[in-house]
Amino acid sequence: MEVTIFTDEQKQAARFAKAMGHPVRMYVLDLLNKQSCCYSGDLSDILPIAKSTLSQHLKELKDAGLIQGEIEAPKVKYCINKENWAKAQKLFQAFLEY
Amino acid sequence: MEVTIFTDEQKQAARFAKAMGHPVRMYVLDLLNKQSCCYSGDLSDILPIAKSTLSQHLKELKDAGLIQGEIEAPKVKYCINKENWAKAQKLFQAFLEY
DNA sequence: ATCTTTGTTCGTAATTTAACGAACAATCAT
DNA sequence: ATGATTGTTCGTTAAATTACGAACAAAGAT
Repeated sequence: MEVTIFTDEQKQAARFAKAMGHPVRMYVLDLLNKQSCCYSGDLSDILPIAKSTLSQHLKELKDAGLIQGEIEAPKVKYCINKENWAKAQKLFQAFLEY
Repeated sequence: MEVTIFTDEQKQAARFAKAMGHPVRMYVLDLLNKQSCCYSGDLSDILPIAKSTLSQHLKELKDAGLIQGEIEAPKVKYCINKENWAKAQKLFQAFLEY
């Protein structure tokens, strides 16, 4: 049972925002947004965190729907999830405009 | 000592995003964005949460710089922090565009 | 001076998040 | 068949988040 005072838009926007709410995840999104795709290993080389931690962050972005990963063995290529990215754009633009 | 791989923009955007990452806080921002200001009590009437919880959420939005509260005794009037809101707009627009 | 209204702060509990290293799985190269 | 590379999963720990009710503080009304 869910008390639903909030619109779907608010809930979805909050979900996206939460996923963006960490510097590492912002960094990843920023990078993917610029070059569309990258390998997990490239990120691991750059970012000063354990690879398991990075994997966790990537999972969160994936669970929120903002990115997607496809296996290019033995690597994994991560890309922006364009459909949901577009959704996020719409939500935030509507939200930020007044 | 801070390992600084992240740009100030990324850190600031993550900070804002984190503050937006909860339905209650999105709701509040949405409302304030539409009508510019409101009293804490009005929110308390609408939202199905304890007033202490609401107060906590408002504090987080305040700490992130997205809203500001001024005392109109015995009430408190909350408004969007326009300066920082503009900053958030810029950051997210730059981020969301490609 | 006392009571009421309004909102914050405090104390507490349950859950989630963030981080690490070790272990594991999958694939490619030798 | 063995070893190297790449990333995820597991187990664990510390810290932060979310939530509540009770207590408190400040101001206005009686």
